[in-house]
Amino acid sequence: MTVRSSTAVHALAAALREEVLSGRLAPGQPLREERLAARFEVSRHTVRAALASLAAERLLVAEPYRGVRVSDFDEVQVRELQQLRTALECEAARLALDAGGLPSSEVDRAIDRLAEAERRGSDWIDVERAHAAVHQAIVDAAGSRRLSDTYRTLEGELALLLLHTRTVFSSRDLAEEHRVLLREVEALGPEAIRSHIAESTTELLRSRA
Amino acid sequence: MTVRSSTAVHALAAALREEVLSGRLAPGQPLREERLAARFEVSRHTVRAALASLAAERLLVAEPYRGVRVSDFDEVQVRELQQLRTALECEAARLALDAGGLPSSEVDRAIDRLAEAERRGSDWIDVERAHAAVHQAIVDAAGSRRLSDTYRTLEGELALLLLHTRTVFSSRDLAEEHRVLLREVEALGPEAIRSHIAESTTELLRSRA
DNA sequence: ATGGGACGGATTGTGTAACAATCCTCGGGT
DNA sequence: ACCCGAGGATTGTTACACAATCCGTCCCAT
Repeated sequence: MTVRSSTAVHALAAALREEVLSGRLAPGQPLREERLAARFEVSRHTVRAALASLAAERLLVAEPYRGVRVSDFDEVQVRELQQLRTALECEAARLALDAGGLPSSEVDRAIDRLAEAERRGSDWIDVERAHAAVHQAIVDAAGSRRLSDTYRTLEGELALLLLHTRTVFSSRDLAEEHRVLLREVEALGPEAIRSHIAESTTELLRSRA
Repeated sequence: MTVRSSTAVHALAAALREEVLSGRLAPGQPLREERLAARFEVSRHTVRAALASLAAERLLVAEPYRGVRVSDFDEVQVRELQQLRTALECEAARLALDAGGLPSSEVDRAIDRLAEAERRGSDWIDVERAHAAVHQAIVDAAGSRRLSDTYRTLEGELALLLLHTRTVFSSRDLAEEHRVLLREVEALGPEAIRSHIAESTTELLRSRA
């Protein structure tokens, strides 16, 4: 499944994004330009452009003259990332509710897929992907392209974070949890999402070295 | 006041950002790589890197093989930008309130500066800058670097938008309005911000071609 | 006149090679 | 043990070249 793209930079960025989000690279690990240029058979300029775009997504961090590395997250950064997610998802839920788009939306379907992923005991990485899709679906229900795009990159960051956090949400019924969450949002308003994310934040922080 | 910076790309990006936010360039106007390279005496690669970073901030839009132009905003984009602002600022206000940081914060000082800018009948662009600083101060009160950074780039976008919108918030007492807003937030909660921004959205959209 | 194409200049995308600037490591000297 | 300098490794930047794409224009056939 080669990534077709209009430009080499875009294609390389996509390939590197996939690689980073596959977990094959440890947080803090440097990405060397020459090596990547040789491996993907592109010029260093192309590599640099792709790396810069991934750094803009915060999957990588770049320091002048010191190269780019896979992002690592300390506790403060995790908290602030979750605060951002909360901001966007709550607002999105509110907009979706106002437009009456939450009930009949894709969210239920996403939750069903999450349930199936859990039932067939998939790779926890697949379960997590389905979990992320549920939250993305909630945001998408707001009908704002901008909110969706912004939230998607946050989910990417979160995925990277989870990749390198041992045993996070195992031994739970995520699907049922989110069905409840959805009902609460419909009944009590978007604030239900705040506590949902806050819970995941404390769990996330607990299960870290 | 030359911009000193560790790298040429960073310096050029800063210079171009200032230029875009000065209003000297019309929305939709293309930025040609050769011209910029010649004018700033840097290579085209450096120009491209700087343009890419401004595009990531959404001050410019880039299309493959078609160049980058100064961003223009249609009604939908304005709405969605304001939705994002609402999300961040409401969440920030909530966090600031929880931490008790809103009352004794820098926000009052920012409002004072806004009052002074209005009193001495400054350039409306200066007034708007002071106005933006008030909202930034509210977000900063949350104490989240990430929220502040993200909000700052949104304010940049908004500044560009306002630059090319005639006569927006003139003939009003913005400072007093925001003192009231602050009291409402403290008394009634962060939701007061939502209506504040919503109001500005409708005004903004009304005063556009 | 009018709706395609075909042509050609302008602009962007990418590569190669080189060098400057900075970082980093590893010794040697005190 | 600590400072420091030398040298290699890596990034930042440049110049030049060429391919890929876009865009306006002109010509032609209907």
